[in-house]
Amino acid sequence: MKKQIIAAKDSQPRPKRADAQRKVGSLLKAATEVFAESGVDAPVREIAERAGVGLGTVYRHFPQRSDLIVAVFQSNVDACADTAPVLADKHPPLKALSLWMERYVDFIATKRGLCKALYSGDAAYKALPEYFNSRLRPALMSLLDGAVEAKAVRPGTDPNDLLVAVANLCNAGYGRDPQHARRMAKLLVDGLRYRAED
Amino acid sequence: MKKQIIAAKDSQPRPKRADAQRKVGSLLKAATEVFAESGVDAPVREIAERAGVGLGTVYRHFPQRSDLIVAVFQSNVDACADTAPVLADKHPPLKALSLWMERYVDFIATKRGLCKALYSGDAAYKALPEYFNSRLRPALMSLLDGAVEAKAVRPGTDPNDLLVAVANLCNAGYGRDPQHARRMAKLLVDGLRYRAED
DNA sequence: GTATTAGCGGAACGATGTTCCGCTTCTTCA
DNA sequence: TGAAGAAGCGGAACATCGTTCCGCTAATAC
Repeated sequence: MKKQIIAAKDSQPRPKRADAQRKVGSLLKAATEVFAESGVDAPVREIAERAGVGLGTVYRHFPQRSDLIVAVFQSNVDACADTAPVLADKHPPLKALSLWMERYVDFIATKRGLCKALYSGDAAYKALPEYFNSRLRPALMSLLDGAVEAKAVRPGTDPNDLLVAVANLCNAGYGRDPQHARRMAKLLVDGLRYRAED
Repeated sequence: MKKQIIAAKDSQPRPKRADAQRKVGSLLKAATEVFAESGVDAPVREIAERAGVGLGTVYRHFPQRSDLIVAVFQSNVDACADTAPVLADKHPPLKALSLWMERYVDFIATKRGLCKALYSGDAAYKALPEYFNSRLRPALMSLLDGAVEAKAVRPGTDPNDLLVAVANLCNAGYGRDPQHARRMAKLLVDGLRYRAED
């Protein structure tokens, strides 16, 4: 017991129970879907129901509504960023870059309602843009580097420029053709191929 | 009666009852104060209470919460714009311009929470920026023209530039020194005096 | 002065975020 | 394996909003 007390000082709080981890998983999944369909203003109850979980469970894991939003955003950013190395392994550099851009477009498409929250000035969301950059920038950077090295794409492109540009493309045309952003993103990548050999 | 029917076709619905006009007045005043203190998310009940008015009365005059917000914004813009000719009458051109900028800074200061609403994409607020420009631009323009004519200020300044610049100054430093924006605005006006004679 | 009705106040409704607590079920340890 | 012990669960209950409704009040017209 003394051991426990001493150990407790710097040990993690304790691993979560297995079922709890599962519930958090379904919550994030359900919330991602609901936010994509109805925006971030969707009621917590709807998310709980879709996840097959009680309201109390939601608030146990995410004490505030905004905590859930933040967690969903981060987990989606992670999922998108983690795709990069996988694609890089399975495809030649240019193809990998192109496929990842599609993946990124899809990610942005599910985040429509979020800009509102981001611009709300709410302190809960202060860290999100930074997180977005810290994860997605390196992911895209590595794909760009690979493609440049393979002489498939011109050098000197700032990954942030691309990320921002595509995000703007997605948000510009509102209720329009959902394929529009995909085509425009592809056009950007094609643009990168110009003067690839210089 | 025939007369009435014919007249009804193009006559106004009918003048509002005197007490109703009074209530609308106190509602706008109360809402202006509450919005300035607590932001546009303040509950309708709080505004009704401060105005000494029932909830039903609020909704009779402003069927939706957003209607009240729009009305407050417009009436405040009007009040600010209407100050310009008054100041121009009572003071020399440069002094009038300077005083009006102070007035404008105070107006912006009470509108903190509103940017959130403006950027929310809610259709109810679509017309507000246009209204802002249509009233404030000419007001400032006339003051600028007066000062230019008196050789107190350099010519060629776009009133919109000034309006936007000051608005940004006010919103930049958040919980900071409330006098900061005033000082910066004064600095801008002083800047206008440079090369006034050219 | 009386009739008409615009306008008033606030109770009531429905939706939503959040809290609370008795019950369930996972984990641990003998 | 089985029985504490506690982490975790579910959903009723509460508080707060926006909004609706309706019986009553009082301003207006004649």
